[in-house]
Amino acid sequence: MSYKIKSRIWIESENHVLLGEGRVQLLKAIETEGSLSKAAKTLGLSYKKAWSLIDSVNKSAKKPVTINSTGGKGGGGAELTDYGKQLIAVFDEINKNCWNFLDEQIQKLDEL
Amino acid sequence: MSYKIKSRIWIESENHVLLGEGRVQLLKAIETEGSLSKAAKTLGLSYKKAWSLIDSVNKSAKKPVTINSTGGKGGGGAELTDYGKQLIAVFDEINKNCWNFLDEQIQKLDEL
DNA sequence: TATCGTTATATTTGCTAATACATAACGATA
DNA sequence: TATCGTTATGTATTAGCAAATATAACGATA
Repeated sequence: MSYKIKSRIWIESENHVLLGEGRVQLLKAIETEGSLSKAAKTLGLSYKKAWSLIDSVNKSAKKPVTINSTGGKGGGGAELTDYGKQLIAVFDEINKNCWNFLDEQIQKLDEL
Repeated sequence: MSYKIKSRIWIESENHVLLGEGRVQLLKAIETEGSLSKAAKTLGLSYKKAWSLIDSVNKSAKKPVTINSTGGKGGGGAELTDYGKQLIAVFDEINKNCWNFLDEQIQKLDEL
């Protein structure tokens, strides 16, 4: 029975959220599913919610994070750009480092 | 025009939030104001909201964080325990360290 | 040109959380 | 025992967000 330290990090651009845990999760699902609607379904969130998140990401980022195509065979789909994949990788790395850092700090709480 | 990394940390006890930024702010206001109602007023939040936050803190913590007294001269009031003050100090220190840590990580974003 | 599953978007509905409001209890002091 | 400003608690209202629903546009393919 001891205290735990939790944390959340996110990336902002122009005072708007660019990437957080939820958006990263959604982007990863797009990468594996190949479409926004399927990604939304696997994560259990509405298509509209998923779309607005991705729209926000692409509008905030310096370069496009996904390429969304409409029509054509299969009806269209969505895929990550190389830039998007790099962003996710950096986010994951920083997040992991942050957790490790906080794990080292927790002893200060146990001493109380 | 560059990305920024933001973070939030909080302390949990038994899977419930014990301390976060908002609660720390409220506790600090209680320390300076001497009462929960005045603290709520200065922070612009309803008394009920403030009360439920403090109630939650005291129920989650290993030891009492505030002493609330009712009646008497002045009608009563609230003050921090020594334990509460220590808790706040540790939270602030860890939070500051976390920010410094993330500042060092941000270069990874600038390289994209 | 008809079909298909997708992206894109507007509108409405419903639910949860925050707020506002009201009131009781408290106890030192005069 | 009347007063006061506080803590403590319940109830009702409001508001903001999430979900559901509906529909248009798209373009390769058959």
